[in-house]
Amino acid sequence: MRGVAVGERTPDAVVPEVPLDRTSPVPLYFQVATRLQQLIEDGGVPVGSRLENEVELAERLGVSRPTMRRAIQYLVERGMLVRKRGVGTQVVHPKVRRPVELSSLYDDLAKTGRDPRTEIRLLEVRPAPDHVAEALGVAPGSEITWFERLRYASGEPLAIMHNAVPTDVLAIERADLERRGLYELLRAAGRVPRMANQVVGARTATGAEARLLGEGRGAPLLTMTRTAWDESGRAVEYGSHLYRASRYSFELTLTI
Amino acid sequence: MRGVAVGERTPDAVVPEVPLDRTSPVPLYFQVATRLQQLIEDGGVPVGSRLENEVELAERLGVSRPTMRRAIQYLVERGMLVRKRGVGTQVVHPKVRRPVELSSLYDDLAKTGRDPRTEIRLLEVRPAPDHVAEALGVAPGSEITWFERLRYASGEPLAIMHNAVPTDVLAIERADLERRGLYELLRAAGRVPRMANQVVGARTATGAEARLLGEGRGAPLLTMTRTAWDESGRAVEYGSHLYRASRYSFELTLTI
DNA sequence: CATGTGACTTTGTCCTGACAAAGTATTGAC
DNA sequence: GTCAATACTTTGTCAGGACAAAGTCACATG
Repeated sequence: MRGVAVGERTPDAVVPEVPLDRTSPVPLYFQVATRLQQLIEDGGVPVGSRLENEVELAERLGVSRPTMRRAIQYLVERGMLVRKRGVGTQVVHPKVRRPVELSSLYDDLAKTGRDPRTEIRLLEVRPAPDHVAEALGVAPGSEITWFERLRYASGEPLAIMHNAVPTDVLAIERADLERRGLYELLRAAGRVPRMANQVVGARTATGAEARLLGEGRGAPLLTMTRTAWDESGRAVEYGSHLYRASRYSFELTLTI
Repeated sequence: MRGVAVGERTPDAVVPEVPLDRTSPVPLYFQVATRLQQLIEDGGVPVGSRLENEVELAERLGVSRPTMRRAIQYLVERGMLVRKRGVGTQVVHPKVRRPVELSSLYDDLAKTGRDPRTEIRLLEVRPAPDHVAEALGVAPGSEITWFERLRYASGEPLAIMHNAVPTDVLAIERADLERRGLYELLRAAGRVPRMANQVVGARTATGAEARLLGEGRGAPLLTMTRTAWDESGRAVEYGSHLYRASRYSFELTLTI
């Protein structure tokens, strides 16, 4: 027979105590959140189960209620937990559903082991054309680096990419661009893209485009134009890209 | 000559006092955030300006520092403000860049005054095909409502839409679907979509599709398949849609 | 048996107070 | 003048307490 504490609903899952390091520079709420996330991903706290109430949880883990709330909130925002007033906190997903990654094609391909390769067909410093200047929010005629790349994956052509980067944001070197993706270069320079506006459409390929991509004339292409900003709100990149629809599609997870 | 208070950096923008209603059910932090957002959008607090420090701001608006912080944090998450420890809080965007709206095509068209109309070409209750069951995360053969719609905007055909909704999530009536968008129906039933996974691609139209959409054979089409979940993590909708690329593109704003 | 009323649980909001960490500006030594 | 040490400003983290609001459940009442 198992004793049941009076005056409290029994939770489905008990979170084991968490070793906290108060001397660490990592904030307490983050230590708690990370540990909780691990437990959920490893199945220690099963999907669908209800957690203890936050007051008790805070007490047992040895943190204040605001800190415990902040840790839980963090996982709620990432889609792992759901809370309801008067009810409790429940696990709804074993894994984090990321809102959308702001990553470059190169990173994505490299991560999935598809051996990205880049052919730089053009690279020049020039005044920004009007539509580019407008997209970047800079004065017309401002100096930008303009380049065109042909991106291969697994040895096959995949995309034609046109980009503009303001010269005062980053000086682009041909050699760097051949080895690494644009976003990696931006990140390395401390101009981390944080926000982006994308328009995704489709059209059929012209003869020249089809030839470059190894498709037939009139083949369907995915088009994507994007402006990206860093955390201080400064535009760091404008891109206008063409993808072979037969070999590429965009996947995105989004939350309200 | 203008006096400068000693012991504090002068801000670029002064937030006027905000009328607060402490009897309202609307939380204080939200009242403050909403008002601040208005001020930024209307230009009362210019883009690029630095706000007063949060301690002073809280004092002057008559709320506690945590409440003020929460209001500011809300706008930081929406991409309007940027904060740096030791520096301050700065306005970076005049308008809210919503992460991405989780709205239906119908809502979007109605909002922009493009007179959406829907022709229901099929509606039946049937067991879920395997790929649909998998996308929804339900048992194969579970009962769903399956329907095909042709969507018009401004009198022109725009999209062919196929959808599946589990019958225990919502009973779909033909009449409702003709007058209102699917997402509006879901919301009205309390099954608010909160998270979605979308895959966007492109292909050329078959003869039948081209005929329905008023395009030529081989015209480029945007394809989109989506699964949407409500806040409790339950799948509420699966959709597989075809858009005329000549008349439609996806725009999305995303943050890391 | 249905039903609504009230006790109770649980999360949401709000407050005060304190110290730490990161940046900026000033000052002083060389 | 240059550079390092120092003072100061500003946001970040953490604690503890109090009350409100929403949901659940048992129980009394019709």
